[in-house]
Amino acid sequence: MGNQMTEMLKGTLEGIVLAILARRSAYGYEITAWLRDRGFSDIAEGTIYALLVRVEQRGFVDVEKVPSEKGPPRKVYSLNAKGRDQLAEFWRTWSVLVERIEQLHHNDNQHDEGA
Amino acid sequence: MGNQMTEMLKGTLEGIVLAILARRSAYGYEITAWLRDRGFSDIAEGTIYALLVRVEQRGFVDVEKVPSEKGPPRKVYSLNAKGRDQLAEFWRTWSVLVERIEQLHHNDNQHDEGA
DNA sequence: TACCGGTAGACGGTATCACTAGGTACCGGT
DNA sequence: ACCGGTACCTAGTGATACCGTCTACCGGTA
Repeated sequence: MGNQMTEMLKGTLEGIVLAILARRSAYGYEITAWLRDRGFSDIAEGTIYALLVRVEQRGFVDVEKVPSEKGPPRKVYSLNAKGRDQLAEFWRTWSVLVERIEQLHHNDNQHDEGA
Repeated sequence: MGNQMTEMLKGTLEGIVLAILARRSAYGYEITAWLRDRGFSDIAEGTIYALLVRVEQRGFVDVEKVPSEKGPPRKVYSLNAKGRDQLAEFWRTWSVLVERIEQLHHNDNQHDEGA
């Protein structure tokens, strides 16, 4: 699979995960499964854990340890106020970027074959 | 200023520049000016030169040195066949990402965020 | 003359981020 | 006793954009 997608995920993956946590609290393994399910099949498991550590250290999420019937206890992450702020900021930046790039796309394929 | 945008540009800036070169050949300084004009004011000048070196080494562009009345000679970049291929690939990856993220956004919008 | 600002390109070092490739630990079924 | 699924964690790597700075040329101004 393209490392093109890999590079594009930089800066957006964090927002994606925050958006997931905005819907409901979740733990790492659950998030990776959810992403795989939703078509983000190329995202490595370790990446999510590293990302969760980052967002925790930045104070965007609250953490609760919940015992699991299978395996080690789950670390359940919940988006807090600061995280919701960050998510809003993410959507704002994302919108700006999409708008600008779509404009480029329109100007571009006026005389081009759309693959 | 958002380093959020900075991180998001990773992986997309190359496509943006290729899209610009798809419209017409250009040199580095011209591209930075064009970007500033189009709202990408947060992109550092040096970044574009480094990016142009990369895409040249990957064979996506052809280069021609053209003397300038002011300052050193311009390096005029033109998108070639391989570059057009890469650009098409970029648009494909971009579309997939936008689709997936927009879906997330729709599922997410419990709290309204005016654009 | 001497200096400044605009044009044009280049470089070195830094930070962030996602990936690879493992490892630890717990549990139930064969 | 072993294997596979669940669940988490880490170290090292590569790509990318950033910052500050430098070279070089030109015309206008003090």
